[in-house]
Amino acid sequence: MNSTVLTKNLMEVEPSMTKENEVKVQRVLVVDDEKSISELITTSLRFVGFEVRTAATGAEALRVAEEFKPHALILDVMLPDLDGFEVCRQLRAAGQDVGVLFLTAKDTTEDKIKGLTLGGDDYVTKPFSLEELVARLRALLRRTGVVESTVNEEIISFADLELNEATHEVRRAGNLIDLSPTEFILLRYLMINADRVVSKSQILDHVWQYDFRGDAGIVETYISYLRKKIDQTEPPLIHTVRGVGYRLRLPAKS
Amino acid sequence: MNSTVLTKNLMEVEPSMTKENEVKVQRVLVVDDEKSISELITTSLRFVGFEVRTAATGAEALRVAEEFKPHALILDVMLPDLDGFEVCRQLRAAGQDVGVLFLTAKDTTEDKIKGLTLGGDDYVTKPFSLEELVARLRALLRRTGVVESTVNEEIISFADLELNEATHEVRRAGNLIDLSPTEFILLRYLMINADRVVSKSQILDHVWQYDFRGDAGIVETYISYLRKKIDQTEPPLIHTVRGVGYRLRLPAKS
DNA sequence: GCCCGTTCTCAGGAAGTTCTAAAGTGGTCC
DNA sequence: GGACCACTTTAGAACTTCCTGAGAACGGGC
Repeated sequence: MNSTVLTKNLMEVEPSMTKENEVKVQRVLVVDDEKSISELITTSLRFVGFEVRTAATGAEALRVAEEFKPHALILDVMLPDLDGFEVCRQLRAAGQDVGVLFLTAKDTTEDKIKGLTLGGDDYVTKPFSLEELVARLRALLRRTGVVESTVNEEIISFADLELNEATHEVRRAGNLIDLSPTEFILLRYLMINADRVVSKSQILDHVWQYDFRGDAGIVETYISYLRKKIDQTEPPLIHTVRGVGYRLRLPAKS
Repeated sequence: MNSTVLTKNLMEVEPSMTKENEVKVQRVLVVDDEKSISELITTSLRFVGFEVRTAATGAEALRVAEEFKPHALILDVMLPDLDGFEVCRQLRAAGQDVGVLFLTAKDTTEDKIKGLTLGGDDYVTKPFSLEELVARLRALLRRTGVVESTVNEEIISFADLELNEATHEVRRAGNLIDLSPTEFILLRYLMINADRVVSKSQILDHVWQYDFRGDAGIVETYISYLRKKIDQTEPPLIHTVRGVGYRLRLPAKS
């Protein structure tokens, strides 16, 4: 995986309703010993408006958490010293009221992972896509209610398009539209970035899992799928910006 | 009951009307010497809106109870010092009007428990599922009438489905349906989360006992059982959201 | 101890999804 | 106007996810 390229692309984008309605900045502590992963996450989260610190070990995580007082942790289960669960336990024992999003390898059978969706915590398996990670993180913060802000809505809408995270329903002009998981994440990404151009590589970096090894042609294919499903109704909302990327927008108001 | 799409809170989880209509927060004291168990219960109960304290011994329980004045106790029968029944007796003697939900190993002699659970108390055997525990706790609070609130309904309904917690009866379009215990808990979980997508791992975490070691495939099997029993009648209510989970919903409302 | 309902595993097949590759379309620039 | 290039669309192979039936394992009640 090429984290330099990824990072560069990440920097260029994401609307991140940061400036306008930043009532409270949400603090997130990212704990992972793989540097490329923690950098990937960090850049991405910073960009969408979180305040981020990192730690590479369990001990460091505890130290940083105490002083940083994060609203949420993104915590790899496999750490060189303590494991993620232990870190979590000690934090809670220390009275830190914090939501935790665990990162875990796909084939981990850890029974401890079961039971995680109980306390409002959640987990994401590696490899993940950034959109997935951020969506889960937001859902977690919404749930644990640490910060309520206008940013965290369950329904995203643009023009007569509506995307509901809780029910996974998508509607165009009121009509239900059935999307596959990837189509759903792609559409959400476009909607979050409504009105700005996003390049194919940005889309690839956010919507696809970070270990995807194919080329950006796949994005074209999925854009085509999406258009067939949501852009049959006039006016079309997905627009190609030749040589640059794609943009969700209403017909040119002149 | 469509409190769903509009409640922009709490994704993926128990409705647990905490913030808005918190008339009274119900206080629960959890007494168990196994730390993992008491943590499991604590996070879970806090999450659905209870105020929770813990104690690891009978003596500590008595001390905390006096000051905390809980509405209910969740009390392990096996404690290092006094046993659960003794704790209960002393509390009552001290005039504390409190409902008790005993936790007990499966093989504990039943008669002993039965004799002691007369006053509206109840017991749950270890291992339990969290849905089971919470449901019993709510029923107990309802019965002992310590807190009256709109939260504790005895009948949950969705569309022409009706589930009665008190009688354990389930009806679809008025027809009585016979469900096994697991099917019942699963259906209740789906109904509580009506209209939102719940993932298989969430279902597993909530509906199955905490020591279940199999994989999420079992959920598919039970969904299949449920469909056979309740979804023969048109229209189907249980819907699969491929790659995400399941959702209870009425046919496409536009 | 035997029966029965219940729980759980597993495996085959159906259905849906992802991705590649290649042919088709249309814009742009000389 | 023709060549090139970026994008669009389609087809289908490989894969994943889900559904369901069969049966083993378990446990409580008689």
